[in-house]
Amino acid sequence: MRVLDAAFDLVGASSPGSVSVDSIAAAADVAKQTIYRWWPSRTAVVLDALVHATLKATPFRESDDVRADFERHLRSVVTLFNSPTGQIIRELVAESQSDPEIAAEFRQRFWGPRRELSQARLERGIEMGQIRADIDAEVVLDAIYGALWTRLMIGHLPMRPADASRIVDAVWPGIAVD
Amino acid sequence: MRVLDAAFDLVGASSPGSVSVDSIAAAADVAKQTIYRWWPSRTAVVLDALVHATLKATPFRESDDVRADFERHLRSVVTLFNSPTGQIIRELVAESQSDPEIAAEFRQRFWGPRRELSQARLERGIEMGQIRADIDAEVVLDAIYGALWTRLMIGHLPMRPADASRIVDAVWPGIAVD
DNA sequence: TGATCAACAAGACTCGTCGTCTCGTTGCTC
DNA sequence: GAGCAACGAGACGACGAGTCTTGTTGATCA
Repeated sequence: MRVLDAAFDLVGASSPGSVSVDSIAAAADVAKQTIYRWWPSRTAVVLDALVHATLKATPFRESDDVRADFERHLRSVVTLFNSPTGQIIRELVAESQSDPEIAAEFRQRFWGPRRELSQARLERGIEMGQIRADIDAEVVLDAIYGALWTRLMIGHLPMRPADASRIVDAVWPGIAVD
Repeated sequence: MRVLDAAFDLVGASSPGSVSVDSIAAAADVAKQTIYRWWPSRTAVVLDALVHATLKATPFRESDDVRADFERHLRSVVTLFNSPTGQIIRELVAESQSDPEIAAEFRQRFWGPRRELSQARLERGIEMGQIRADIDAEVVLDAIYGALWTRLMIGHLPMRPADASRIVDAVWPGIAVD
Protein backbone atom coordinates (compact mmCIF):
# COMPACT_ATOMS: atom_id res chain seq x y z
CA MET A 1 0.00 0.00 0.00
CA ARG A 2 1.53 3.27 -1.14
CA VAL A 3 -0.09 5.26 1.67
CA LEU A 4 1.39 3.09 4.41
CA ASP A 5 4.82 3.16 2.82
CA ALA A 6 4.70 6.93 2.50
CA ALA A 7 3.53 7.35 6.08
CA PHE A 8 6.24 5.04 7.34
CA ASP A 9 8.93 6.84 5.38
CA LEU A 10 7.81 10.35 6.31
CA VAL A 11 7.20 9.78 9.99
CA GLY A 12 10.28 7.62 10.33
CA ALA A 13 12.52 10.16 8.67
CA SER A 14 11.40 13.39 10.31
CA SER A 15 10.64 14.41 13.82
CA PRO A 16 7.37 13.08 15.22
CA GLY A 17 4.36 15.33 14.83
CA SER A 18 5.64 17.17 11.80
CA VAL A 19 3.93 14.99 9.20
CA SER A 20 0.54 16.18 8.00
CA VAL A 21 -2.10 14.21 6.14
CA ASP A 22 -1.50 16.45 3.16
CA SER A 23 2.16 15.54 3.05
CA ILE A 24 1.38 11.84 3.30
CA ALA A 25 -1.15 12.19 0.51
CA ALA A 26 1.33 14.10 -1.62
CA ALA A 27 4.12 11.60 -1.00
CA ALA A 28 1.85 8.67 -1.78
CA ASP A 29 0.50 10.46 -4.86
CA VAL A 30 -2.98 10.06 -3.56
CA ALA A 31 -5.90 12.34 -2.79
CA LYS A 32 -6.47 13.20 0.84
CA GLN A 33 -10.02 11.92 0.57
CA THR A 34 -8.68 8.52 -0.39
CA ILE A 35 -6.81 8.35 2.90
CA TYR A 36 -9.94 9.25 4.83
CA ARG A 37 -11.86 6.66 2.85
CA TRP A 38 -9.74 3.91 4.37
CA TRP A 39 -8.60 5.29 7.71
CA PRO A 40 -10.59 7.18 10.34
CA SER A 41 -7.80 9.55 11.32
CA ARG A 42 -4.26 10.61 10.65
CA THR A 43 -2.90 8.61 13.55
CA ALA A 44 -4.71 5.47 12.44
CA VAL A 45 -2.64 5.59 9.25
CA VAL A 46 0.58 5.84 11.23
CA LEU A 47 -0.46 2.99 13.53
CA ASP A 48 -1.30 0.84 10.53
CA ALA A 49 2.06 1.68 8.99
CA LEU A 50 3.80 0.63 12.20
CA VAL A 51 1.94 -2.66 12.55
CA HIS A 52 2.40 -3.36 8.87
CA ALA A 53 6.15 -2.74 9.07
CA THR A 54 6.84 -4.71 12.23
CA LEU A 55 4.81 -7.85 11.70
CA LYS A 56 7.93 -9.92 11.59
CA ALA A 57 10.30 -7.68 13.50
CA THR A 58 12.10 -8.73 16.67
CA PRO A 59 11.04 -12.38 16.85
CA PHE A 60 11.64 -14.30 20.04
CA ARG A 61 14.07 -17.08 19.48
CA GLU A 62 13.61 -20.02 21.79
CA SER A 63 16.80 -21.77 22.77
CA ASP A 64 17.48 -23.77 25.91
CA ASP A 65 18.93 -20.66 27.59
CA VAL A 66 16.15 -18.27 28.56
CA ARG A 67 18.51 -15.58 29.72
CA ALA A 68 20.35 -15.58 26.41
CA ASP A 69 17.04 -15.43 24.57
CA PHE A 70 15.98 -12.36 26.50
CA GLU A 71 19.31 -10.68 25.97
CA ARG A 72 19.11 -11.36 22.27
CA HIS A 73 15.57 -10.06 22.09
CA LEU A 74 16.44 -6.92 24.03
CA ARG A 75 19.23 -6.30 21.58
CA SER A 76 16.79 -6.44 18.68
CA VAL A 77 14.51 -4.03 20.53
CA VAL A 78 17.41 -1.59 20.84
CA THR A 79 17.96 -1.84 17.10
CA LEU A 80 14.25 -1.32 16.44
CA PHE A 81 14.02 1.71 18.72
CA ASN A 82 17.06 3.28 17.10
CA SER A 83 15.60 2.80 13.63
CA PRO A 84 12.92 4.95 11.92
CA THR A 85 10.40 2.63 13.50
CA GLY A 86 11.42 4.09 16.84
CA GLN A 87 10.30 7.53 15.66
CA ILE A 88 6.93 6.11 14.68
CA ILE A 89 6.50 4.45 18.05
CA ARG A 90 7.36 7.72 19.78
CA GLU A 91 4.77 9.53 17.72
CA LEU A 92 2.08 6.96 18.50
CA VAL A 93 2.76 6.91 22.21
CA ALA A 94 2.65 10.70 22.18
CA GLU A 95 -0.65 10.67 20.33
CA SER A 96 -1.97 8.06 22.74
CA GLN A 97 -1.80 10.55 25.57
CA SER A 98 -4.54 12.69 24.07
CA ASP A 99 -6.54 10.02 22.25
CA PRO A 100 -7.75 7.06 24.33
CA GLU A 101 -8.91 5.20 21.24
CA ILE A 102 -5.49 5.35 19.66
CA ALA A 103 -4.01 4.34 22.99
CA ALA A 104 -6.25 1.29 23.17
CA GLU A 105 -5.56 0.32 19.60
CA PHE A 106 -1.82 0.80 20.03
CA ARG A 107 -1.85 -1.47 23.05
CA GLN A 108 -4.02 -4.03 21.33
CA ARG A 109 -2.20 -4.19 18.02
CA PHE A 110 1.42 -3.42 18.88
CA TRP A 111 2.12 -3.57 22.58
CA GLY A 112 -0.12 -6.55 23.43
CA PRO A 113 1.21 -9.11 20.96
CA ARG A 114 4.79 -8.31 21.88
CA ARG A 115 4.08 -8.40 25.56
CA GLU A 116 2.46 -11.80 25.13
CA LEU A 117 5.54 -13.14 23.41
CA SER A 118 7.75 -11.99 26.25
CA GLN A 119 5.33 -13.33 28.79
CA ALA A 120 5.21 -16.70 27.10
CA ARG A 121 8.99 -16.86 27.03
CA LEU A 122 9.06 -16.03 30.72
CA GLU A 123 6.58 -18.78 31.51
CA ARG A 124 8.50 -21.31 29.48
CA GLY A 125 11.53 -20.28 31.49
CA ILE A 126 9.64 -21.12 34.65
CA GLU A 127 8.64 -24.51 33.25
CA MET A 128 12.23 -25.12 32.31
CA GLY A 129 13.27 -24.43 35.85
CA GLN A 130 15.43 -21.43 34.97
CA ILE A 131 13.14 -18.76 36.40
CA ARG A 132 11.51 -18.58 39.80
CA ALA A 133 7.80 -19.37 39.78
CA ASP A 134 6.83 -16.73 42.32
CA ILE A 135 7.82 -13.67 40.32
CA ASP A 136 5.39 -10.99 39.23
CA ALA A 137 5.74 -11.41 35.48
CA GLU A 138 4.20 -8.04 34.61
CA VAL A 139 6.50 -6.15 36.93
CA VAL A 140 9.54 -8.04 35.71
CA LEU A 141 8.72 -7.33 32.08
CA ASP A 142 8.04 -3.69 32.88
CA ALA A 143 11.44 -3.43 34.53
CA ILE A 144 13.26 -5.15 31.67
CA TYR A 145 11.58 -3.50 28.72
CA GLY A 146 10.56 -0.33 30.53
CA ALA A 147 14.20 0.63 30.77
CA LEU A 148 14.35 0.82 26.98
CA TRP A 149 10.90 2.35 26.54
CA THR A 150 11.80 5.09 28.96
CA ARG A 151 14.99 5.91 27.10
CA LEU A 152 12.98 6.01 23.89
CA MET A 153 10.39 8.40 25.28
CA ILE A 154 12.55 10.59 27.53
CA GLY A 155 15.74 10.54 25.52
CA HIS A 156 17.94 11.11 28.56
CA LEU A 157 20.45 8.53 27.35
CA PRO A 158 21.21 6.76 24.09
CA MET A 159 20.45 3.09 23.67
CA ARG A 160 23.28 0.78 22.76
CA PRO A 161 23.29 -2.98 22.26
CA ALA A 162 25.48 -3.34 25.33
CA ASP A 163 22.66 -1.89 27.42
CA ALA A 164 20.65 -4.99 26.63
CA SER A 165 23.18 -7.10 28.49
CA ARG A 166 23.35 -4.67 31.38
CA ILE A 167 19.59 -4.67 31.80
CA VAL A 168 19.58 -8.45 31.96
CA ASP A 169 22.49 -8.31 34.39
CA ALA A 170 20.50 -6.02 36.65
CA VAL A 171 17.27 -7.96 36.64
CA TRP A 172 18.26 -11.57 36.23
CA PRO A 173 19.51 -12.31 39.76
CA GLY A 174 16.06 -11.31 41.02
CA ILE A 175 14.19 -13.79 38.87
CA ALA A 176 16.62 -16.66 38.23
CA VAL A 177 16.36 -19.90 40.16
CA ASP A 178 19.02 -20.05 42.92
CA MET B 1 0.65 32.82 39.79
CA ARG B 2 -2.91 32.49 38.57
CA VAL B 3 -1.82 31.28 35.14
CA LEU B 4 0.23 28.38 36.50
CA ASP B 5 -2.53 27.35 38.87
CA ALA B 6 -5.10 27.42 36.09
CA ALA B 7 -2.83 25.44 33.77
CA PHE B 8 -2.15 22.88 36.47
CA ASP B 9 -5.83 22.47 37.27
CA LEU B 10 -6.99 22.27 33.69
CA VAL B 11 -4.36 19.90 32.37
CA GLY B 12 -4.45 17.80 35.51
CA ALA B 13 -8.21 17.43 35.41
CA SER B 14 -8.85 16.70 31.75
CA SER B 15 -7.23 14.46 29.23
CA PRO B 16 -3.83 15.65 27.98
CA GLY B 17 -3.84 17.72 24.81
CA SER B 18 -7.34 19.08 25.24
CA VAL B 19 -6.36 22.28 27.00
CA SER B 20 -5.88 25.31 24.78
CA VAL B 21 -4.15 28.56 25.57
CA ASP B 22 -7.51 30.29 25.33
CA SER B 23 -8.99 28.05 27.98
CA ILE B 24 -6.03 28.62 30.29
CA ALA B 25 -6.34 32.36 29.74
CA ALA B 26 -10.07 32.24 30.44
CA ALA B 27 -9.66 30.11 33.55
CA ALA B 28 -6.91 32.39 34.88
CA ASP B 29 -8.95 35.48 34.00
CA VAL B 30 -6.10 36.79 31.96
CA ALA B 31 -5.58 37.94 28.40
CA LYS B 32 -3.91 35.50 26.07
CA GLN B 33 -1.27 38.08 25.27
CA THR B 34 -0.29 38.16 28.92
CA ILE B 35 0.52 34.46 28.75
CA TYR B 36 2.65 34.98 25.69
CA ARG B 37 4.36 37.88 27.38
CA TRP B 38 5.80 35.54 29.98
CA TRP B 39 6.03 32.17 28.26
CA PRO B 40 7.26 31.36 24.77
CA SER B 41 4.71 28.65 24.08
CA ARG B 42 1.71 26.83 25.40
CA THR B 43 3.79 23.86 26.54
CA ALA B 44 6.24 26.08 28.38
CA VAL B 45 3.37 27.15 30.62
CA VAL B 46 2.48 23.55 31.38
CA LEU B 47 6.10 22.68 32.10
CA ASP B 48 6.38 25.65 34.43
CA ALA B 49 3.19 24.57 36.17
CA LEU B 50 4.63 21.09 36.65
CA VAL B 51 7.95 22.25 38.01
CA HIS B 52 6.24 24.79 40.23
CA ALA B 53 3.88 22.15 41.65
CA THR B 54 6.47 19.46 42.29
CA LEU B 55 9.33 21.42 43.79
CA LYS B 56 8.93 19.59 47.05
CA ALA B 57 7.18 16.44 45.88
CA THR B 58 8.56 12.93 46.38
CA PRO B 59 11.58 13.74 48.52
CA PHE B 60 14.19 11.08 49.08
CA ARG B 61 14.37 10.10 52.69
CA GLU B 62 17.74 8.87 53.76
CA SER B 63 17.65 6.16 56.42
CA ASP B 64 20.24 3.48 57.06
CA ASP B 65 18.32 1.06 54.85
CA VAL B 66 18.79 1.95 51.19
CA ARG B 67 16.37 -0.64 49.94
CA ALA B 68 13.61 0.66 52.20
CA ASP B 69 14.34 4.20 51.04
CA PHE B 70 13.95 3.22 47.39
CA GLU B 71 10.76 1.33 48.10
CA ARG B 72 9.36 4.33 49.94
CA HIS B 73 10.37 6.67 47.16
CA LEU B 74 8.87 4.43 44.50
CA ARG B 75 5.65 4.43 46.45
CA SER B 76 5.55 8.22 46.38
CA VAL B 77 6.19 8.14 42.63
CA VAL B 78 3.19 5.85 42.21
CA THR B 79 1.08 8.35 44.11
CA LEU B 80 2.42 11.22 42.02
CA PHE B 81 1.79 9.43 38.72
CA ASN B 82 -1.76 8.57 39.78
CA SER B 83 -2.48 12.19 40.70
CA PRO B 84 -3.32 15.07 38.32
CA THR B 85 0.41 15.67 38.13
CA GLY B 86 0.66 12.36 36.29
CA GLN B 87 -1.59 13.76 33.55
CA ILE B 88 0.65 16.78 33.23
CA ILE B 89 3.74 14.63 32.95
CA ARG B 90 2.07 12.54 30.27
CA GLU B 91 1.24 15.66 28.32
CA LEU B 92 4.78 17.00 28.55
CA VAL B 93 6.42 13.75 27.51
CA ALA B 94 3.97 13.59 24.59
CA GLU B 95 4.83 17.13 23.59
CA SER B 96 8.53 16.34 23.95
CA GLN B 97 8.30 13.92 21.05
CA SER B 98 7.62 16.69 18.57
CA ASP B 99 9.48 19.55 20.24
CA PRO B 100 13.16 18.97 21.04
CA GLU B 101 13.37 22.20 23.03
CA ILE B 102 10.55 21.15 25.32
CA ALA B 103 12.16 17.73 25.59
CA ALA B 104 15.47 19.27 26.64
CA GLU B 105 13.83 21.59 29.12
CA PHE B 106 11.71 18.80 30.56
CA ARG B 107 14.79 16.69 31.09
CA GLN B 108 16.73 19.58 32.57
CA ARG B 109 14.09 20.91 34.92
CA PHE B 110 12.07 17.86 35.90
CA TRP B 111 13.75 14.60 34.97
CA GLY B 112 17.32 15.62 35.70
CA PRO B 113 16.98 16.81 39.28
CA ARG B 114 14.97 13.73 40.23
CA ARG B 115 17.39 11.40 38.50
CA GLU B 116 20.24 13.01 40.38
CA LEU B 117 18.53 12.41 43.69
CA SER B 118 18.07 8.74 42.88
CA GLN B 119 21.61 8.49 41.64
CA ALA B 120 22.98 10.10 44.78
CA ARG B 121 20.98 7.70 46.92
CA LEU B 122 22.35 4.79 44.91
CA GLU B 123 25.91 6.01 45.38
CA ARG B 124 25.42 6.47 49.09
CA GLY B 125 24.17 2.90 49.14
CA ILE B 126 27.42 1.80 47.56
CA GLU B 127 29.45 3.74 50.13
CA MET B 128 27.37 2.16 52.86
CA GLY B 129 28.22 -1.26 51.52
CA GLN B 130 24.65 -2.20 50.72
CA ILE B 131 24.91 -1.98 46.95
CA ARG B 132 27.48 -3.50 44.65
CA ALA B 133 30.00 -1.03 43.30
CA ASP B 134 30.15 -2.50 39.79
CA ILE B 135 26.55 -1.83 38.77
CA ASP B 136 25.56 0.39 35.87
CA ALA B 137 23.67 3.02 37.83
CA GLU B 138 21.87 4.45 34.81
CA VAL B 139 20.60 1.07 33.69
CA VAL B 140 19.53 0.14 37.20
CA LEU B 141 17.59 3.38 37.63
CA ASP B 142 16.02 2.97 34.22
CA ALA B 143 14.85 -0.51 35.17
CA ILE B 144 13.47 0.58 38.54
CA TYR B 145 11.76 3.80 37.54
CA GLY B 146 11.22 2.87 33.91
CA ALA B 147 8.73 0.26 35.01
CA LEU B 148 6.53 3.01 36.40
CA TRP B 149 7.20 5.49 33.59
CA THR B 150 6.19 2.88 31.06
CA ARG B 151 2.94 2.17 32.85
CA LEU B 152 2.29 5.90 32.95
CA MET B 153 2.86 6.37 29.24
CA ILE B 154 1.46 3.11 27.85
CA GLY B 155 -1.32 2.57 30.36
CA HIS B 156 -1.28 -1.20 29.92
CA LEU B 157 -1.61 -1.76 33.66
CA PRO B 158 -2.59 0.35 36.65
CA MET B 159 0.00 1.39 39.20
CA ARG B 160 -0.55 0.39 42.78
CA PRO B 161 1.63 1.03 45.81
CA ALA B 162 2.29 -2.70 46.06
CA ASP B 163 4.00 -2.54 42.67
CA ALA B 164 6.69 -0.42 44.27
CA SER B 165 7.64 -3.34 46.49
CA ARG B 166 7.52 -5.80 43.61
CA ILE B 167 9.78 -3.66 41.47
CA VAL B 168 12.33 -3.52 44.25
CA ASP B 169 11.93 -7.26 44.76
CA ALA B 170 12.72 -7.85 41.12
CA VAL B 171 15.75 -5.60 40.86
CA TRP B 172 17.34 -5.67 44.29
CA PRO B 173 19.01 -9.11 44.14
CA GLY B 174 20.89 -7.88 41.07
CA ILE B 175 22.39 -4.88 42.78
CA ALA B 176 22.60 -5.78 46.47
CA VAL B 177 25.88 -6.82 48.03
CA ASP B 178 26.03 -10.61 48.51
C1' DT C 1 -20.62 -1.26 -27.66
C1' DG C 2 -22.55 1.20 -24.14
C1' DA C 3 -24.68 1.88 -19.26
C1' DT C 4 -23.61 1.63 -14.41
C1' DC C 5 -21.04 2.39 -10.44
C1' DA C 6 -17.43 2.44 -7.07
C1' DA C 7 -13.02 4.29 -6.24
C1' DC C 8 -10.37 7.93 -7.33
C1' DA C 9 -7.64 12.93 -7.97
C1' DA C 10 -8.02 17.59 -7.24
C1' DG C 11 -9.00 21.02 -4.49
C1' DA C 12 -12.30 24.13 -2.10
C1' DC C 13 -14.20 24.40 2.33
C1' DT C 14 -15.12 24.62 7.63
C1' DC C 15 -13.40 24.62 12.03
C1' DG C 16 -10.38 24.83 15.92
C1' DT C 17 -6.00 26.26 17.84
C1' DC C 18 -1.50 28.53 17.99
C1' DG C 19 0.74 32.64 18.19
C1' DT C 20 0.75 37.78 16.68
C1' DC C 21 -0.99 42.31 16.56
C1' DT C 22 -3.75 46.39 17.77
C1' DC C 23 -5.97 49.37 20.86
C1' DG C 24 -7.70 51.31 24.82
C1' DT C 25 -7.22 50.97 30.08
C1' DT C 26 -5.07 50.58 34.54
C1' DG C 27 -1.91 51.62 37.98
C1' DC C 28 2.70 52.69 39.40
C1' DT C 29 6.70 56.07 39.42
C1' DC C 30 9.10 60.42 39.26
C1' DG D 1 -0.05 64.89 36.27
C1' DA D 2 3.16 63.10 32.61
C1' DG D 3 5.26 58.92 31.25
C1' DC D 4 5.34 54.12 30.94
C1' DA D 5 4.99 49.20 31.47
C1' DA D 6 1.81 45.61 32.08
C1' DC D 7 -2.67 44.50 31.22
C1' DG D 8 -7.72 42.89 29.14
C1' DA D 9 -10.23 42.32 25.11
C1' DG D 10 -10.44 40.70 20.92
C1' DA D 11 -9.33 40.76 15.87
C1' DC D 12 -6.20 38.56 12.86
C1' DG D 13 -3.14 35.31 9.93
C1' DA D 14 -1.29 30.75 9.50
C1' DC D 15 -1.87 26.02 9.48
C1' DG D 16 -3.50 21.38 9.83
C1' DA D 17 -7.56 17.99 10.54
C1' DG D 18 -11.36 16.30 8.52
C1' DT D 19 -15.57 17.11 5.15
C1' DC D 20 -17.58 17.93 0.81
C1' DT D 21 -18.03 18.67 -4.22
C1' DT D 22 -16.94 17.85 -8.92
C1' DG D 23 -15.30 15.64 -12.65
C1' DT D 24 -12.58 11.36 -14.19
C1' DT D 25 -11.19 6.55 -14.61
C1' DG D 26 -11.71 1.83 -15.11
C1' DA D 27 -13.97 -2.46 -14.12
C1' DT D 28 -18.43 -5.08 -14.61
C1' DC D 29 -22.43 -6.53 -16.89
C1' DA D 30 -26.02 -6.31 -20.51
